Amino acid sequence: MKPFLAHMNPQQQQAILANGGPILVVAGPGSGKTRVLTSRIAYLIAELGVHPYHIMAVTFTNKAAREMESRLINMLGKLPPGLTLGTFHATCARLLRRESDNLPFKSDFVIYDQEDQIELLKLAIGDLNLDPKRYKPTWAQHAISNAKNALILPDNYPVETYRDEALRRIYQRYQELLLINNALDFDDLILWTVFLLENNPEIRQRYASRFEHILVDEFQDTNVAQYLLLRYLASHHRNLFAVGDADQAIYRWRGADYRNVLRFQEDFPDAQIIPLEENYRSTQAILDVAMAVISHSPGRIPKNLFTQKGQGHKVTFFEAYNNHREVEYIADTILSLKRELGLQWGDFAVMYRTNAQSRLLEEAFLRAAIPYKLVGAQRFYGRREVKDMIAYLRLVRNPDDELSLTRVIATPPRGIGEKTFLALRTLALQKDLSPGAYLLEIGKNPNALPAEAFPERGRASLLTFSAMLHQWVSMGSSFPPLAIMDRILEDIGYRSYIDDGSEEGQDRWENVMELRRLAAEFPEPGLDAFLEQVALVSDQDTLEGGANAVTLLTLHAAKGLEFPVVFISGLNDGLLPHSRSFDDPEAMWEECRLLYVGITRAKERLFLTCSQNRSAYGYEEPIPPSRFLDYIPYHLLDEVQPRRISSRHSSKGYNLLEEVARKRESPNPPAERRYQAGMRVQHPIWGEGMVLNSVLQDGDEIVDVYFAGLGLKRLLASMAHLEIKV
DNA sequence: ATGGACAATGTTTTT
DNA sequence: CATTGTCCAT
Repeated sequence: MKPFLAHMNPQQQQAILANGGPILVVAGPGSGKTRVLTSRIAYLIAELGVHPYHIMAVTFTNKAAREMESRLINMLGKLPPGLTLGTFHATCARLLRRESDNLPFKSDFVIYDQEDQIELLKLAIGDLNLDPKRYKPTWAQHAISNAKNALILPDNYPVETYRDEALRRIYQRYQELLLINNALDFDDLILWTVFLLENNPEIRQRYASRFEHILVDEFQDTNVAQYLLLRYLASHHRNLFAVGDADQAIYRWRGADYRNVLRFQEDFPDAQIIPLEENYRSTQAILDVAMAVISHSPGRIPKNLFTQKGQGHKVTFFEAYNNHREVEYIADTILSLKRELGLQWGDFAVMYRTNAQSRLLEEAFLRAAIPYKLVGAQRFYGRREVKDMIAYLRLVRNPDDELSLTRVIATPPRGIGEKTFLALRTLALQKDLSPGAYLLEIGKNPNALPAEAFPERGRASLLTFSAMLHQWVSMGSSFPPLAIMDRILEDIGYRSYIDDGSEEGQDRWENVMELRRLAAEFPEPGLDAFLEQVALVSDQDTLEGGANAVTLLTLHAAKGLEFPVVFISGLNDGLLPHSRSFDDPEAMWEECRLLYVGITRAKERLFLTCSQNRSAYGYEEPIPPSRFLDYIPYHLLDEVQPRRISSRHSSKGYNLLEEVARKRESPNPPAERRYQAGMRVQHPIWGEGMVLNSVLQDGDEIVDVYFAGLGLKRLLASMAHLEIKV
């Protein structure tokens, strides 16, 4: 047997060996999709003799890309030279730099992250004399990002209200500012690539014929722009191999559109669909709970997940009096499980909906002396001191970057305030220069600064700064990033600026040193590679496994990971589902999928916890249990403390516990159908529908209901809270 | 130009 | 409650 087929089940083999053409691999959680993806690449290269140059594999995270890299090295002995393997954004950035002759920006553009975007938007809003309180930069950022993900430019931004028009102008001005700064934001990387391919048939043809095989990971997370990008790239050979799972689509709010899975099937009617249904991760008990939760999600393709790991331990449910008791329970349980089962700290993970929930857990863990690591809460690259240093390096690389310039000038304060800077800016614009370019000019030749234009103090500050800037820039292309960084650190006395002796100050300096270590990994002269890396790498990628500590992380951050023991905390209405999604059914189902993702991270043991009261913002308030708990049949759970009957359910005249109690008394309730074809029924979420069919099974009734606009749903009568309409 | 006092606000965040 | 941003006085 070929090495890349060893230990593969028939479905996996089918996917790996599939002939060309469009292929959609529907990969359930824990079904070995990364193995399939990498094995297929190995197969294409080693068996079919496809040159790696003709293969492109795209992922969403650097971590996923690196994971594939190392597996390929394992299988093939080395990374195939010429292979295109990377994130959407990194791949597009590379392509855009190569093709910048056909684009309105220079090949050495900088990449703005979300924080930079907000800063730039503040400028744009200011330029238009709009009230930043009415037009919040964060709002605008969201709207513009959505527009870009849907390939909408300012010119065709839909305007229905005055507000839309204002937003459209902000968007327009924002794009202008980006070009002036020779910068692209994250969304631009995809957007411009799509436009490049769309508008230049000959470039499109070049890439489309180059990439004989295109493989995509986490296909359900693609947005419209990314989907079109793939379609263009695959337009010649049509060998698009997409792996995804709509049940794990949790990034809708970021523009991801799992309906791309449907579009794919429309655009490629001959697409082969290969399901991967064997789960290698979780016990049956965990899988049962996962299936119970996700089966309520409307419009999904039913999957038949199974595992050979055996039944395993029942999923534990604990309802605490309040969230303090809840975290104590989690800490206590971790301690006793570790002792009883001989587990490592690293075997445990605690998940929650919002980062704010981690604080109480941290406190409880500190008290219990449990070592923990927090994923992603305060981003390394988002740290002020790190962003400061990156601004310096970016400025050296691209002096036109005014955003970085203003940041650099203000940190540390060097006597150049708003007034002085504005005067400088005006002078620069008169000379048709960016302020940064003008400062460089002055650095070379101090006489370029008109003596009469500034008061003595401001003038002196400007001269000092421009001289430093000039020095740094002249180092730019001939020294490695580390040398430039050290020089800057020394010139500006950065350590004494941020390290005030406090613990926080020391932390900050530590972070600067960490960045310095990263810079040291780029020994070549030129900042380009380092800055690109820094711009397109996130902290999720820096999450090192192995560290012997309990992992605390949001449900979002948990995707793609697995742990022997998982706690999902805060299963309360308002947290999960989050209150912000109450009025939007789509968002609501995304919350449900989020829970599903969390559940399916667990290998051996799963604990679901909630609390009856929650203190937040200073006050303790009652908080209802998550409505998703109703989706889990009682017999699948092991309750540590009997759950109190919540008024929410009984008020509806229907109660899960009563139902369960009734079932317990008579394991086989009267075999009688309540629903019949033709009946109209009311569902709490989907509204009114018509019963098409109903059958009895295991003492429960399985009802097929057609809902207008949603289609046919298969429901469990005991779970669905259906009301018969007369 | 800079720091201190007050008000506003409160999801998730692959790149 | 705790963090973040804005305004104002020095």
